[in-house]
Amino acid sequence: MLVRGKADRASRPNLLGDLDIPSGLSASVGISEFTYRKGQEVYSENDPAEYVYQVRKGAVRRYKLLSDGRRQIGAFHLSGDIFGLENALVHRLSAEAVVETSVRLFKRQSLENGAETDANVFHRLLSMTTKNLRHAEDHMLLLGRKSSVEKVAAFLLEMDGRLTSAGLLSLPMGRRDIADYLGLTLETVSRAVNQLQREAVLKFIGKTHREIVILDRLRLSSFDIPG
Amino acid sequence: MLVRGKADRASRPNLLGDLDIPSGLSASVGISEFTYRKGQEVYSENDPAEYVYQVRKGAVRRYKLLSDGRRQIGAFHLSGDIFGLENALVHRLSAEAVVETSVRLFKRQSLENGAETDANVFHRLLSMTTKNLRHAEDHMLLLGRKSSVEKVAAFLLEMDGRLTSAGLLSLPMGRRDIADYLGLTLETVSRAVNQLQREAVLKFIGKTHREIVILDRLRLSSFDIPG
DNA sequence: CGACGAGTTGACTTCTCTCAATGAAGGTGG
DNA sequence: CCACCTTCATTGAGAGAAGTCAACTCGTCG
Repeated sequence: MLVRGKADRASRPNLLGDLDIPSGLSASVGISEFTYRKGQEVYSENDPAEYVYQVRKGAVRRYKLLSDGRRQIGAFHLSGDIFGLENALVHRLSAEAVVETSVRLFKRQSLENGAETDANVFHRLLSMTTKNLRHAEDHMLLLGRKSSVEKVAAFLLEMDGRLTSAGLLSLPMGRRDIADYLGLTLETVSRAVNQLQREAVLKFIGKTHREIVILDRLRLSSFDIPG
Repeated sequence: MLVRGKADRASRPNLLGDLDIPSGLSASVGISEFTYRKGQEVYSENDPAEYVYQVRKGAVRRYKLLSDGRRQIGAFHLSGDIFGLENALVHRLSAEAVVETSVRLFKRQSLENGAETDANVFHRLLSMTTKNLRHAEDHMLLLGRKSSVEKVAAFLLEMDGRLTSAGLLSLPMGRRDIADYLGLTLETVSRAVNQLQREAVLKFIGKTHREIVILDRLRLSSFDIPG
């Protein structure tokens, strides 16, 4: 299962509040760092939820599997994002590095202790959980009711909003991951992306077709039907 | 989550904790009751989230709409369930009564005040939000990766676990609602349910085909592929 | 009684999946 | 640097699951 860096050396509470990263969460104590190779497992569903993670660099996919191997990715976590916070004893989804990824990690326990005594800490726990819930609610609408092109358009716009590197979308994940996030097959994702490219809504930059420039954001938004 | 026995009986704020209903939440102050007629709106997406609700009798659907009318129901709320808790200023989904439904309602504000001072109240807010998140995570897997029969089987088992009236499933919602919950059409739901009936997995009792007895729970579970 | 809403069923369409072939990119080891 | 291998993306052809459209039945309720 999981190998890990050096982890925790908790000494006092002082949790959550000394990071410069938006919605940052940290402990000035009890932190350690770790780097996962591409494809490496961070934790598996039902593993004890011992740590909470913050992505420093790279990307993580969190997913559930059916017993016959079908996979649903519930979320991608990019630089700055926190994941693995379950408010429970075990993880409900598995997590893997999409590319080489380094994370900060710290003990869940120290967070919970902090929450008991510090309303501020508790407020952040609630706020992060609520953010995940909101994302899940939006994603249910996408999964249940959108067409393949609408799904892909929504995905590109979501990533465009999160991977802000000045006009260039540089996707860390491949077609398979996108498909499992959107409830499609990789072929259908490929066809949808290439359809958008043929229609001059976007264009590819690199040769891997993971670097994308959005040419017509308005038209792309028109595929991402508003609620 | 948290088991609740009789829980604390905090003397003052006395929020959350004097109900005998599982996952009960109440305020001894600021409570009132209301009854909605079948189909009546409780609140709409983006309405200010002024109240939190607990179903006393009946059923509520919470959903999102696309601009062209496609609907995704995110959850049904049955007797005892709490809904409308957003940890935000506005509701992210709309809510309507599925059948005639009475609810307890109380001001969100009083909850938030309680949370600031009472760690116990805060803990329950977090716990309820986490419960909703877990449901949404499971539902994403269903929406994105399950076949129509698997979806219907999972739905029946979910309802069977929640509407415990001794062997008889008495569904408050119609085929259209079920379809919009499962990301299907009502015809596909009808075909799946009737397929299960033909295969002697379940049988209909009333004439409306909303009362169902599960004859072969094991076989029904086999359609609801495990994670 | 009659209108309406809900559920079922059939025929047909369509969207997405499946299977398969091909090509490009990147890594490895000689 | 090159040959080879693996992985990833694209594309086409055909199959299949679910959607659409429509007809019909059966309760319910005014």
